[in-house]
Amino acid sequence: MIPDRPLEVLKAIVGDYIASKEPVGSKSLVERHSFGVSAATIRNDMAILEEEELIVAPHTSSGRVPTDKGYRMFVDQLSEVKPLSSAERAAIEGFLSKSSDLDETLGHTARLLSQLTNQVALVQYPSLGRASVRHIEIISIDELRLLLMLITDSGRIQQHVVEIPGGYEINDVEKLRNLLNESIEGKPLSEAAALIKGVGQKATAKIKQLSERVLPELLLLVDANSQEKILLAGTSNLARRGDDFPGSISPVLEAIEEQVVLLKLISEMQAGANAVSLRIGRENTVDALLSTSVVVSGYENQGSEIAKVGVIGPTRMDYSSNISAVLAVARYLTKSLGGSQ
Amino acid sequence: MIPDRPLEVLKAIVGDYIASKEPVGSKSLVERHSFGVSAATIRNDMAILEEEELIVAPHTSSGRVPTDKGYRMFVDQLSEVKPLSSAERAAIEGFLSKSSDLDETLGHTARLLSQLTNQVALVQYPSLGRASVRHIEIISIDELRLLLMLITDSGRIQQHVVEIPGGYEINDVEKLRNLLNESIEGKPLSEAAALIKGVGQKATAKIKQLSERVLPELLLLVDANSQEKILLAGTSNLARRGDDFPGSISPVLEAIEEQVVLLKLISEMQAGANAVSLRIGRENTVDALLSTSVVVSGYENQGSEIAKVGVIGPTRMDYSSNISAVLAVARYLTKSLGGSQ
DNA sequence: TATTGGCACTCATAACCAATGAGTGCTAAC
DNA sequence: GTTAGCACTCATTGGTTATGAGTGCCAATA
Repeated sequence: MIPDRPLEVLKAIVGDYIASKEPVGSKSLVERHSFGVSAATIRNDMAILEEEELIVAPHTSSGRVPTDKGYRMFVDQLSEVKPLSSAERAAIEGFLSKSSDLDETLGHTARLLSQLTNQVALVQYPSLGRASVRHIEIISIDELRLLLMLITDSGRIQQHVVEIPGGYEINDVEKLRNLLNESIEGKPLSEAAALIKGVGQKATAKIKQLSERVLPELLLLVDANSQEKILLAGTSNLARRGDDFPGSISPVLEAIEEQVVLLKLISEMQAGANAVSLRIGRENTVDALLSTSVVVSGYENQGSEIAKVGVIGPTRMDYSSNISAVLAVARYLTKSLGGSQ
Repeated sequence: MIPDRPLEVLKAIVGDYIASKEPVGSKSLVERHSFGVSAATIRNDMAILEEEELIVAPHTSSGRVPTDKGYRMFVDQLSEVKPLSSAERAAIEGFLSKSSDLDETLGHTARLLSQLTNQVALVQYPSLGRASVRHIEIISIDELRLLLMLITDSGRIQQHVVEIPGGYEINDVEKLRNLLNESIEGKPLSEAAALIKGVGQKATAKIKQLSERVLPELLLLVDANSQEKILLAGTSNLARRGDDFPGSISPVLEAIEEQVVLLKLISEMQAGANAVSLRIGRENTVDALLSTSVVVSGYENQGSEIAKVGVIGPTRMDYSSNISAVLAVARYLTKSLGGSQ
């Protein structure tokens, strides 16, 4: 077990390093903090920390820098949660109370979080999970085209324009819509595909032609709905922190623009509502993100489904602030989406 | 008037500089191109070009670099349009033939264009312009909430969830919807606001309460629809070209993430379908974009409205390729959206 | 008149060197 | 367990010096 003072030293090192960007040495450490011991003693403590691989010296003889393991220790055991300033609270409340549509709300959230943390913010759309179909709508656009809509009870709305080469009769459309809603409304998305095919069987000759055009597109919609989706905001914040990355930022930017990569990453992170999950540096399975940290929390939509919201930035980030910002935003998001809690 | 050979020299300088990133000198110029004259002669030509401010020497005695004016001369008079490779053509056709919904199409277009050019791609949503209301839909989501939809004939679909605190009767909703569509369907968006207010007057006592909740939200939708919107893709391409920017890229990234700035910029650029408009370096009115060039072309939606599509990158970009890529994508976009031509 | 070879000159870049100093590890004393 | 002292390391800084690509200009040439 590591004794107390060395841990305090680690905490100080992390704090100073985040603030100054410079490797921190024993002397400047005793100057800025009042440990009540001399620099030499601190050096001994630092030797212990180095032994434990919590810090490293970038060059044989210069100050120390926290390792990923060091950051991990810091967030897990040493950092206290920094309460948000009242201005920040106000910003969150003000921002999120405005919107009511899911798209809007999530968009606002992403931008808000990126401004709050000065990092890149990410917001995952509620996944289908236990979502079910609330309503299917078919709207006439013009003589040859229909607008197909699929609304889930998670509030997600998916639409697609489908062309009916030979035109259609409005009565048939109505019939088809009723048929669809009768058998699918309220059913879980996971069963929707089968049910849609069922409607195809039942379709009378009259609406056969129409349904043959519409149903496949509807299946695509269901499919698209089950696809995960992530919203990003504040990409330029990453560029501003460019020097925090070893080579160049561009691979990092590429990685986070690649939805699939990000989705995989956050899907591995377990985070319920009111809880936060971190990946620090090499803990990330994605190569390009080795020098970034990801902070996510879960939010609830309609009291059931959980999706994630968080930030991504250099390992050398202000964990306390970011964690509390992510937590707070997730909490407000849950509230504004009518989740439990 | 500038004689011919110097112009050829300018062309060579632009070409070499784009390829090598290095200021280009008289000697390497005669080595790589066959002008049939000596380096000294080229130097004389370069003196003329410098006189005309088409090129500058970054340092008293090193190779020359094209000025913004030089690039302008290059694209206006010297560069021939580079035809797309068949692979690129195939990519465009394949990509765009897949989608049919406006959102999807534009999203694909942006990603496609950014991959084709290795620059940041931007796609402007068709503005309202002469757009008119195709349909207004009100859909019941649950006991307390309605989904409001506004569909314009530009294919743009706007939706918003509105809460009805006291609940509603489905009949009233139907009545209101019919009332709205009767008076507004087919009318230009610019008149929609007035017409909606008119419906508010006509509303019978029965649906008064409902319409008082719904109509204001509908007005907001009309308003939001008239708001311009831009889609971006491939932001990381800018980061990869980081060294092409004097200070840091981050102000550039910030500027292009700021929709308002971009909108203002491209609104100043006149570009019909089949035509391209460029802003090179200082020609941009935005400070942060002084060292970037913007290439846009117009595309037509439904044969009438025009919006813009293009790329933005460092002034040191491959203008020929980018111009032809933008033109081609704009053309296919027009085609796939059922524009004229 | 346009072109060319020649030449002195400029200046960014790289290479090398010494000085500086923050920081270390170790040891012996407290 | 703590501390002072000391020798040592090594990144950073600044200065000096080549190196060389590139220039402008001029007198000679075609």
